[in-house]
Amino acid sequence: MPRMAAKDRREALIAAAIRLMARDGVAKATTRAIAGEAQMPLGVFHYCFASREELLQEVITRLAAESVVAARQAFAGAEDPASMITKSLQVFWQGVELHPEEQLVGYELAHYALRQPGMEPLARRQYAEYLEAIEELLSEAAKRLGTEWTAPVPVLARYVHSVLDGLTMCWIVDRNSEHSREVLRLAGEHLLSFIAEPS
Amino acid sequence: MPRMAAKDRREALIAAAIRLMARDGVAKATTRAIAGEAQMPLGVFHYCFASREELLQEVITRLAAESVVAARQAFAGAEDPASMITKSLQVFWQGVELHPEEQLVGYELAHYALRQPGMEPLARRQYAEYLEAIEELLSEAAKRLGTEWTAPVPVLARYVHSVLDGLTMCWIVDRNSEHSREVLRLAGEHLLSFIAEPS
DNA sequence: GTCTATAGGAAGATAGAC
DNA sequence: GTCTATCTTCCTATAGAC
Repeated sequence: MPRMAAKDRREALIAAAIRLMARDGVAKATTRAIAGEAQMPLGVFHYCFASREELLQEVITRLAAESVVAARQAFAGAEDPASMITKSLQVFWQGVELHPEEQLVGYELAHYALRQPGMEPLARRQYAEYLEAIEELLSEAAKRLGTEWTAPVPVLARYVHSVLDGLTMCWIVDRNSEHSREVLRLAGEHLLSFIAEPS
Repeated sequence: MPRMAAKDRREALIAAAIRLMARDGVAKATTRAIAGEAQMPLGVFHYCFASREELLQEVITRLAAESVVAARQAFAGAEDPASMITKSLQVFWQGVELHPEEQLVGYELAHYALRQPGMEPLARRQYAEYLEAIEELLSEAAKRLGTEWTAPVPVLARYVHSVLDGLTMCWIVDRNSEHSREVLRLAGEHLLSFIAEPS
């Protein structure tokens, strides 16, 4: 008599893995540790997942999707179209300062995927999704403002993503919120300067 | 009769470790693999280093120092003070596209240090050195131009560092050189806009 | 499906002959 | 100092009883 359906076990293991990786890092998330975190016997792991790598792939996909959803929500929440950009950046940054471990896990998983033969496509997709989400948000913003961007949207999206990604990592290391927020403000204003006057 | 002084062994092992990590990643750089790469018996490792961690600490310090030196050289090489910034960014980027593995190792080591209890200070120092180097370069640039920055130098340095760091990681994943160079150009121009008119 | 027990290997580090 | 052989621990994955 199963206490839990196999499908639910999978979910529980994924959740446990994410929790564990956020706390101790991807390297420490062994099959044993994950099963332990989910309070299941080790043997369970391998009839829910074919291998540790399969679980990690699932985690990468989940986390990337979550991040994209969070970004869209932050964006949709803004009323005043003029401050849409600024507000989204602030909401994103609040998330970073509140849950830096999750961001760190994202980096670790990307590197893991890049180093694992055959898993590079997953890392590529992870980044492609982020970039695409930002592109959509930028296009949406221009549309709502009834204007256009004066630089190619894919380039602007890459710019935004790079600043946020680099700034996040920098803050995770030195926790300098004051300077980080200044950079965020500065980059936000720069981005706004690429909005053409409404025709 | 030693074929090599212990001090030289240390250097050889460090070099082998860096080579190996660039090729296969930090996780694959086990004591066995490093000794093998240096064509030494495993036993050698532990009378050159007290532990694997001690070697990694040494590697982190070396790589950070190298990066800073490279940045200064790129900067010093420019003649025309007006294009100093732009040129430095380009030189940096050439390095990234030529040796992306080294950059990736830098990220991996930073994350390793952050996750290893007691090693966070090393990661902090690594980032602090980068930031400080950029601050010095910015100050030097303003001095040569006979002008000032219209924003705090530490903030500008963090901005530059973040863009470069984030953009590098993004390029390592998707190898989109065209868009990356556009972002670099765009960020460079933005940076130049913070130069006050010479008094 | 479920869990215990274990296979089989690789990791960091050390003991001890030379 | 030098190197071989080995200790101990921890890993992923599986075999096999229930």
